[in-house]
Amino acid sequence: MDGSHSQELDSNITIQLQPETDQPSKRRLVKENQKGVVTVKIEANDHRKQRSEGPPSDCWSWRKYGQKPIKGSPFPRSYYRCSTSKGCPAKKQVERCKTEASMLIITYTSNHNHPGPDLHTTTTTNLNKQSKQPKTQLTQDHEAQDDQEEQQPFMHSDEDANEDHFHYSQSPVSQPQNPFAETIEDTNDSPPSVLLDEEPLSYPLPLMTFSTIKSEENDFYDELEELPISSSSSSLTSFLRSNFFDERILVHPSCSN
DNA sequence: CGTATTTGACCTGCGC
DNA sequence: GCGCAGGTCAAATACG
Repeated sequence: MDGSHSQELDSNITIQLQPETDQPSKRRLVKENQKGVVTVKIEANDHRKQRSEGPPSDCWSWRKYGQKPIKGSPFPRSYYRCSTSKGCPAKKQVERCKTEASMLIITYTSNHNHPGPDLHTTTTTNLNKQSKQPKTQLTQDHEAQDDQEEQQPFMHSDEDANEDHFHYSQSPVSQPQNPFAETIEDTNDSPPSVLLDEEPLSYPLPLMTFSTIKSEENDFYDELEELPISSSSSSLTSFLRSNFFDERILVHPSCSN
């Protein structure tokens, strides 16, 4: 890892944070300074890969409000809005890497203007359970981040890790605000106090060990073909909660298309 | 009945 | 100024 922070969680999911500086000039994206790009590689054990890209949701609830085919990519991009709070400006775009079909690129925009759902509880609980996870593994090569700015905040996954088996280390995303945004904005080495303030574990994200690997059938990945987000979000959510991170999450240095 | 998802249309911004 | 692409909103449909 050099350049970035790649983290391997369990098996096949790679999460990569990107500062998004790469974006040439994407129309509106540019207007939003607060943007965090996370690349999630889902290499499921089998072909079932991700059926839905929405998997890695953070602890927030997202409502899909649009989907559009992207010019250079065979896969459409889905647009999600935070449904946890009505006025929450937080948004997220999920798309598949055109070069790596198994890679999901999640772009977070804006921060949440409300506290997380039950992350604390969940996280805490989970952490306690698996306290063994040194979430600290964040140890990646931070040098790179210096360059890029951020690396830490990542998605943690899951909106509800509280489920029975979701044990993973929390991630910055859980913060009340957009992890990415914070990072990107602050940039740097200094961990946003906010994060720590709210979730001391936010840092460990790299280690999101979803030990709960329980399932083998991630249906959710079944449909990844061209339609990333599949249809059933409700069901999806459930899946996410329980199996999404069954695989391994690694942070890749780059894959942004 | 309520909520979420899906799909199409419209608007905005950028590039040429 | 025109065209293209991306992003958002709104209406309809499906599911819980």
